[in-house]
Amino acid sequence: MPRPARPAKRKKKLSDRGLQLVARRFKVLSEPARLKLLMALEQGEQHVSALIELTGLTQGNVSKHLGILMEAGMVDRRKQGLNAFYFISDQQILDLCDLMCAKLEQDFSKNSAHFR
Amino acid sequence: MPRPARPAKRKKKLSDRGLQLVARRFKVLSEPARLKLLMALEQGEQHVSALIELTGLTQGNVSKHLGILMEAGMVDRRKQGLNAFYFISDQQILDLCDLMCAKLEQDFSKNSAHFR
DNA sequence: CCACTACATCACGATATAGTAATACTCAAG
DNA sequence: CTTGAGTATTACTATATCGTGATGTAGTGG
Repeated sequence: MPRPARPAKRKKKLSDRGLQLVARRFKVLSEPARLKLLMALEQGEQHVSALIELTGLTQGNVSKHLGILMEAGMVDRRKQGLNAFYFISDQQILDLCDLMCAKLEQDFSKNSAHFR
Repeated sequence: MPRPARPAKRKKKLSDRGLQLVARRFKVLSEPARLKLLMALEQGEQHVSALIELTGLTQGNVSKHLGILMEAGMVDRRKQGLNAFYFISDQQILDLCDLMCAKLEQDFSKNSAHFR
């Protein structure tokens, strides 16, 4: 669809509904437990039991957070027998985390004991 | 379908404390009101009264959210007489929002394809 | 000094979400 | 069919935070 000729200097404005959707996505990433799960999945799919061990979270908690991540479209799963293998379905999520990490490192460059 | 692990590009690991800090930053961006404020500031500094009008939020609410944004280092302010002019102090924040918006649009078009 | 404006902060009720423990579901083996 | 393992879901409590209204504070003009 052709756009009307305009300076096009400013970026597209988001409606309130759009803002709400964006906020919701950020919210999904605003929990350490979910970030932990995403990081555990960063190197490939894992089944739930493995995630429980990798993260140290309880079973119910892991399941709940995986559900939230899945509803947000950030991870997906495949079932195989008794196991459920989860994997990151949207690699852009990792880019977001990287950007945020980069900013953090920048801010805490002197106090970088939290990074390795 | 599961995807293969990433090309082993990310070697940096976050400690629990680091995760907590990243999560906190995402949380700051997880409120529509704050995103609204950031968008209003995208075009340049604004004083509080202008932000109140631009966003439609109440005065106390605007002040509180600006405080949160400032504590997160995303905005800063300069005082001039009775007015307080706020401005975005970290342009990377806008990149984050853009990335998230891009993902939203992407998901939206993907989903709408399922609606025949 | 007084009053007014612009903004910040406090106190509070309402809502949302994390974590936990218990329970329910599902599949595979025997 | 029964059992048990692996996950999902539910019910619940505790905590956090939003939005609001009231109050506090700092500049400015009369």
